Formats: sequence, structure tokens, C-alpha cells
Amino acid sequence: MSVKVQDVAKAANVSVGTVSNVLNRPESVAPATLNRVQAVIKSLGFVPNGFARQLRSGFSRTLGLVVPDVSNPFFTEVARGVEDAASKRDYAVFLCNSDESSLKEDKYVNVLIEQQVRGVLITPADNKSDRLDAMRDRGIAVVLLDREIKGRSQCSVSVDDIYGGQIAIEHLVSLGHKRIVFVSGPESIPQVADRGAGAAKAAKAAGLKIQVIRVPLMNTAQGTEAVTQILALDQMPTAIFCANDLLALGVMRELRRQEIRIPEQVSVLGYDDIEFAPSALIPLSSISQPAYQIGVTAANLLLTECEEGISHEHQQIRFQPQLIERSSTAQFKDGKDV
Amino acid sequence: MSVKVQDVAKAANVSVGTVSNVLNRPESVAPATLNRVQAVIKSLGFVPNGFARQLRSGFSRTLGLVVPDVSNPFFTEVARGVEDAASKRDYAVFLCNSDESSLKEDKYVNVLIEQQVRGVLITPADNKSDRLDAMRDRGIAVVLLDREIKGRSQCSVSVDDIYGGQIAIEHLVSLGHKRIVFVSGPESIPQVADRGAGAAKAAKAAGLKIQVIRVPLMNTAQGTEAVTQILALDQMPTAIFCANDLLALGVMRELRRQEIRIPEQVSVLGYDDIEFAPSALIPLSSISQPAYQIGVTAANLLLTECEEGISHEHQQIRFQPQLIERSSTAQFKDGKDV
DNA sequence: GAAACTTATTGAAACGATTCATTTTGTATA
DNA sequence: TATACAAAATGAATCGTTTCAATAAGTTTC
Repeated sequence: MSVKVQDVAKAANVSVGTVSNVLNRPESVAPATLNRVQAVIKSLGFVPNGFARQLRSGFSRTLGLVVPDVSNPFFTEVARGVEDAASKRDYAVFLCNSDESSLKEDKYVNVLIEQQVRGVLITPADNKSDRLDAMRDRGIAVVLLDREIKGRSQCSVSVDDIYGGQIAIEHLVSLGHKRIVFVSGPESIPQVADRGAGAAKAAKAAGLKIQVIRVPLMNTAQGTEAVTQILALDQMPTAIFCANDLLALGVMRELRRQEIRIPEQVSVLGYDDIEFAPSALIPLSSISQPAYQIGVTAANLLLTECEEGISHEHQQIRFQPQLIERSSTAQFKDGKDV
Repeated sequence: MSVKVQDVAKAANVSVGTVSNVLNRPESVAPATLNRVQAVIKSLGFVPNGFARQLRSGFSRTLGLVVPDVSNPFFTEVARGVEDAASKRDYAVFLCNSDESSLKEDKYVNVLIEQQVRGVLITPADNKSDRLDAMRDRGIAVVLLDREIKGRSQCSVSVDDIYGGQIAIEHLVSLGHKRIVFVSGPESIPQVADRGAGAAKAAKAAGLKIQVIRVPLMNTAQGTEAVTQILALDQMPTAIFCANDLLALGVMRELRRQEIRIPEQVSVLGYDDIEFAPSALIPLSSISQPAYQIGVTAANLLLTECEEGISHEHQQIRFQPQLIERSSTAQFKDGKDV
């Protein structure tokens, strides 16, 4: 089949051990031998078999990245960051899409273990940590992405979602809005819960109460669905805060279909600041998270953990979200130009 | 360290060979033994070591997917299809992002070879085929994704972009448009060139000539850029056809900023029909491609090629694009309601 | 010139699965 | 009951590297 160390050793008249040294510890080989072996390697077109190498050495140069939704531009941006950082250090990345399902997540974790990835970046679908432990037990480093699990000693890179929810509502309040609806996803998703908690906190501080509309998935289709529910409320809100931009785009789309003007009649505020937020025809105000930077940071943290091994100190890195004001939110004018 | 076949064998009171059979040839194991071993596997949390398996069997269960832009929802949709199809057959997928750069592509192809992937799905950045040959020589199956290379015996899954360009212009013509601009990307990208060719063909048939605005990248930012160029033209067009939806979203955004109404003053037509097309506030008319289906088909084709080996007959599968009419294109009204 | 170090090279064992020729067990037939 | 045959289970050899203790060769030092 293909050429192996044996063949190289024979052709260069050295032992297999020396060939291996040329490959992995060139400084310990005499210059003359080094040159000779390297020449033979080149002339035979020898490429070491990665499996055999990794089987023996126990380590691969691959990482796993498990995200809850590849279709969400926020996560593709994170993935870009991870990939760029990893590839700078010569690591390849397996990208897996869990669709927020623990089942799919389990399956992918198994695949990653099988592939003997060196480390995994994961946004877990739930708070159970047995999957994480399974990897840890096998010596696979794990960094939590955009999620933290309290009471767990673990590296993580996240964003302060409570603060994000808070500045969202503060922004709307400062524009004079009093009737605010929060379009939220499943309470089981920590980010969603935190954004809601932050929103509630800010509302309380302003002496308001926000109404929550909960939808099962956080995509554009569910956004339009939410509007139907909003229209069925006793009183129409003057501002809608959505748990992510996909929901917000769906909300805006349906509002427009219903000929409700944004922001004149209703302000809409999103979360994530995805690439399409500024490109929506009414540019979407949103809470921005440094997606690419999150990816880069998490990947570097993971690789550092891999390389430091046992002496590693876990770190929790936390970014602050930021309000990006565009045209979809505006001062509340008391119904006069409706 | 971690649990291995040996441990499972001991715990289940069988030989390692039997454990291996349970894993790979369950039909050849007595039902009682099968159950017992499977129970032990589960209880010990055994996951086979992929390297060892692959070293012995000579084949990995991984595929590579190289796309030109992970941020483009069209490609994430394709990726989803690939992933779903692959995972049904117990293959894992490496997702790589070439950013339309031959350099990055080269780098990833090398990584994939090193990882000994079984096959690769790729949308090549250029028409050179040495990279493809390098993989082929190493026994890695290759299927071209959304691109064909003429004169090359090779599996591919693509879409008829010439036809797509054609129906796009036919649609605009049928709405009475006569001054049409085509916002195009780099001519070196075959899809772009084909869409342009189809557009030109349809225009010629209608006795028209389309003006082409060329931008270097196909994202939303370049869409806004294109509008600046359009506004500098002698005469404002009544319809704009964009080479992809990202450009179209950018175009629409800038048109709106310039207070040009869509579709009353200008119709805008996109290409790809990405998830956000219907969610744009003026829902975008677009040429739809079955992205998910393309991914599934390509992955299955690839896996079939892997399994058939030498006896394999290359297939070229080609999908037809389809016009999706939404609100961004409308009948041309001779300037009277501007 | 022998002893004490360095430095370079060697080659067998190990990594953890799969494979396959062989043995054991179970069942049907004469 | 003995024989033949199929089904199930076995376990040593194998895949292609790396590792590491052992050896060989070369260099100082006294």
C-alpha cells in the first residue's frame, strides 16, 4: 500500500527509531543522518499515518465544537472564531449541531470521544453534567461556550446575559415605554432565563412589569407566531424585546404584514446583533455580543488547558453585552400619530 | 485510562473477538450474548477508540466538507443536510471554511488528508484540480458541491445556475421591466458567471441588455456598496437582480436609506432563497435552490462512492432552481406613483 | 590508555482495536 | 448413540507508529 517508516528506514539504512526521531525530535539526530533520512522521506513521498501516530501518542490535533443551532448566524460567527484560532495552532475542528437536543448532543459527544478529540467546546443543551464528566474522565478538556454551570469547576466563556436583559429594558424604559412584552424561548435554556431575569430586574427598578410570551423554538417562524399571541393581549404593547434576533426578525415580519409600523407604533429590540440585524429593512436595534471574539477566546482557553494538563487552573471569562441602537426602537409617542 | 474492549470482554465473560463482533457484526452473535455484551458496554460507558479501529481496518468514518463561506445561510443549510445524511450512516463531518481562498483551501485539504477522511465534499475556490487529484491519489473519494468542472470525470451535485439566471430575468421582464441591473460577484466564481450568462441570455431573448455591477465579495456590505454605483448610473434601473441574497439584502438596506421604495420604484430579486429572505421586512423574491437536499444528496453520493470503491460510476446530479415570488418584485408602473 | 561521560542509534514492546483461522458448542440426521 | 454440520465464540496476529531502555560510538579527563 503506501510507504511507511519501515520502508524509509530500510532505504536510509537506519532503524525505525531513528526515522521516528527525525520526525519528532530532529535535534537529537546527527546532522548527516538527519539530512539523509529527510531526503529519503521526500523522495519516497512518505506521509506518516496519523492513526498509528495518534494511537501510540494518545493525542490528536482535533477539537470538537458542539453548538445548539448552526443556522443561527450568532453561532456561525462563534464557529468562525473557533476555527481561526484553532487553525492557527494547527488544530482541526469537528463542528456538530445539537439542535438543542440532549439526544443529538449525546450522540455527538460519543463521536467526539471516538475520534479522540483533544478538547471540546460545547454549549450544553441542559444542565446535566454527566456528558461533560464522561469526556473529562477520558482526559478530554472541556470549555463551556456561552453557558456556565454553577458549582462546577470548569473553564467557560460566556456573556453576562442578566446584564444584557437589563440594558435592553433600560433602553426601552429610557425611550418612555411602559407596556413591554418579552418574547422568550424555553426557560430551560440558561441564556434565555438570564435575559428574562435581567429584564425583570430592570423592569422592577422602573416600577414596571413585563409580560412574557414564551415560544418553544427561537427561530423566525416562532417570531411570527409570537405576534399572533401579542395581538390577542388585552392591550397592545408599545415595545417588544425578543430573546434573540431570529425571533425579532420574525416578529417584525409579522407586524409589518399586519400593517403595524415599526418603530412608530411598536419598538422592537433583538438580542445577538447578528449580521442580518443591520440589513433588515428596518435596521434592528439589538444587544450585541462579541461572537467572533467569544469563539477565539474559548478556543485559546481550550488549547491552553490541553497543553497545560494537570496544572491547569480553570478560568471563567465573561464578556459584557452592549446595546446597539438602530431604527427599530424609538421614543414612545403617546399614540398621536397612529 | 479509559475502558477498552479487553475490559468489556472480561466484564461480560466473553472474548475480545466477540465484543468486536457485537460492535461490527451483531448478526453473527447469539442474541443472549449480544444483549449481555451490549449491557456491559453501556454500563461501563465504553466507546471504541477510533484510531485503533481505523488503523486496523484502514478506513475512518469521517468526511470533510469544505465550503466557501460558513456565514452564508445557504451553505449552513447545505451543511445541515450533509451532516444529517452522514450521521445517519454513522459518519462524522469536519466542516471547513475556505473563504473562497485557494490558500485556505489548500491548508484544509492537507488537514483532511492527514485526518485520513474517507471522503470530501468540496466547493472548490478555483478550477484547478491538483488538490482534487492529490486526494484522489490517496484513495479519498471526492464529490463536488454546487460546482462542476467540465471535462473531469467526477461525482458532483450542482444546480443549473444558467437556468436560474434565465428565469430571474424572465420574471422581471414579465413584470414589464426594461432597465435591469445585475449585481454580480467575481467572475471567477462559476456560479456567479453562470447566473450572469443565463441572465444575459434571457435579456437577449427579450431584446434587452442588462447592465452589470461587479463587487469583489458577496456579502451584505458589498450590497450597499453596489447601490452607490447604481445611483451613479445615467439612468436609475427599475429592477435589480442580485447574484445572491446577501447582496440583495444589502442592496435593499441601502435603497431604503436613500428613501427609494421597494418595489414601487425598484424591484429587487435575490438568489438562494436563504432563511432570512422571507423575513426581510420587504420579503425578498428570490431564486430558490434546495440547499438541504443538495447536502443530503451529495453526502449520500459520496458515501456510496466510498463503499462501492473501484467499481463506482461517477454521477452528475443537477437540481433545477425555482422562482419564489414575494413582495420585493412587482409590476413596473411607468413612474406615475413615484 | 583506562575510566567516565556524552551523544547517536537501535529494536522490541506498546497503543487498542479488528480479523480470521481454529475450536467449541449445539442441533439435526441416520 | 454416533456422525455430520452449522452456529457461536475464541485468541493470537496484525495495523504503523512512538517510546524508551539498552547499546554503540565518540569525546573528555586524569
